[in-house]
Amino acid sequence: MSTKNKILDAAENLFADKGFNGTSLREITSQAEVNLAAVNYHFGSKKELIKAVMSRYMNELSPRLEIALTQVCETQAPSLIDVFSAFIDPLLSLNDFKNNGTSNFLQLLGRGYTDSQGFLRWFLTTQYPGVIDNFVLAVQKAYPELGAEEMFWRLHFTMGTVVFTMSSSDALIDIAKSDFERDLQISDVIRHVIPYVAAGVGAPMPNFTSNS
Amino acid sequence: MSTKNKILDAAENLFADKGFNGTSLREITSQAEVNLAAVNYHFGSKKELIKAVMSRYMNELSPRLEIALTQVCETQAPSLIDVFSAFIDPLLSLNDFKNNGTSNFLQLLGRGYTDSQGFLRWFLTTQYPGVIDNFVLAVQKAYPELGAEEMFWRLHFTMGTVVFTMSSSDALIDIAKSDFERDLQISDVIRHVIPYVAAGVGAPMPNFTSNS
DNA sequence: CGTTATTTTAAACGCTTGTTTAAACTGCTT
DNA sequence: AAGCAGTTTAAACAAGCGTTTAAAATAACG
Repeated sequence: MSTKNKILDAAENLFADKGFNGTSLREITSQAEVNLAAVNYHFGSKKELIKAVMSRYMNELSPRLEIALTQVCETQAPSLIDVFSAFIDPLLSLNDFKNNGTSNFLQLLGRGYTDSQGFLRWFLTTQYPGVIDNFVLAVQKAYPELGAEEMFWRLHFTMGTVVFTMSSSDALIDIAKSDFERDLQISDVIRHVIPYVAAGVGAPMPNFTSNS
Repeated sequence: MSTKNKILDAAENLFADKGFNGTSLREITSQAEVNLAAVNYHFGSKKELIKAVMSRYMNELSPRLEIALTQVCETQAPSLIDVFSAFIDPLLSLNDFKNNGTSNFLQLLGRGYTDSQGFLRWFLTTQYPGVIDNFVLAVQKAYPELGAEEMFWRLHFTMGTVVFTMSSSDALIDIAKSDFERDLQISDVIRHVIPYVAAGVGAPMPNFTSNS
């Protein structure tokens, strides 16, 4: 295994666990059993390392996601459950790509939205706009009555639900085990959240009389 | 204005903006125009300062919230919309208590769940269990068919939606302004999110055949 | 006024952070 | 075998962190 990959693997696990700000380069390099300076030699800076960790997953995920969402758009009358279910297989395929890949990626996504002043949000939305575009198209096909503005809000709410749930999924799985004696995986959490977000996005349009 | 309150006010704004880990005591004391050592003199440590900032709001909010939720429970057949709408007035009352109070508090809540290894989550759930208990009771009254386990998941999803939305509410309001020429307040965001979470919690029970 | 008690202050402490340096080592080609 | 690009290494750097100290300033009270 190359030094570069040893760093990426260690960084990924630690970032997912303790956040980007909460993980030092010394923790990463000692877990990866490489020299401290190796990070700056191979990646340039910590910020670039974060990008590299995320890119490794996004490059794997985004084409699969775009295909799955396009397929949903091509079906006759897709439901919102169909739209969100399109995420399941692409996300779970990250487990073949790497151990705990699905869980790690979703937790990293959650971290990226709250840690580090949102620079990762900018990075993802500008580097991988295709996923978002296809997703919006699929939702529009499933729920044409939803206006652009309401769509904007509900997609952000959905992002929040998923991202927050996943960034604390380890804790949730632990609680589910102790409170309900259930042995759950990340795939179970994904399947649980789908009816919730589908119902949220599909909520009837409220009528706001004014805006104050 | 006392030194203690100057510190609390400055800390609150900075914490809401940049997170707990992302804000240094030196930033706080220089914005509050007090000496660096004053934080440790008056609060003991940074961790205790974080607790003090949160307690100031929770002590204001939690009794109002418990009353509002109890009232919902006493009505004939409350809907989930009724349950979640019970949060509106108590939350908006924080604006009287302090400028940007509602927004700041909700953002702090969001930070608390992702920053600092979740110690704030522990602090809130152990110090203010009454709010959670009353909330669960109200949801049970509005949706009795929801089992305890499904309730557990959906309340966490809801927490995620709210907490994430609010921790990035400034960004969302900015986008809404530039994309839709809307001048929104935090109260508008709250009113927007209620139909979403109500529909999510009220989603029909899915039938999971197995757990893998 | 004089004497406590409380608060504020500047300075330093020890530690961790990301990054850089220059020397040592590696494997490959000529 | 010599030279060279690529890589690894130990050491140090400057900067920032939360916290502590002891002296100075202020307030409170008999």
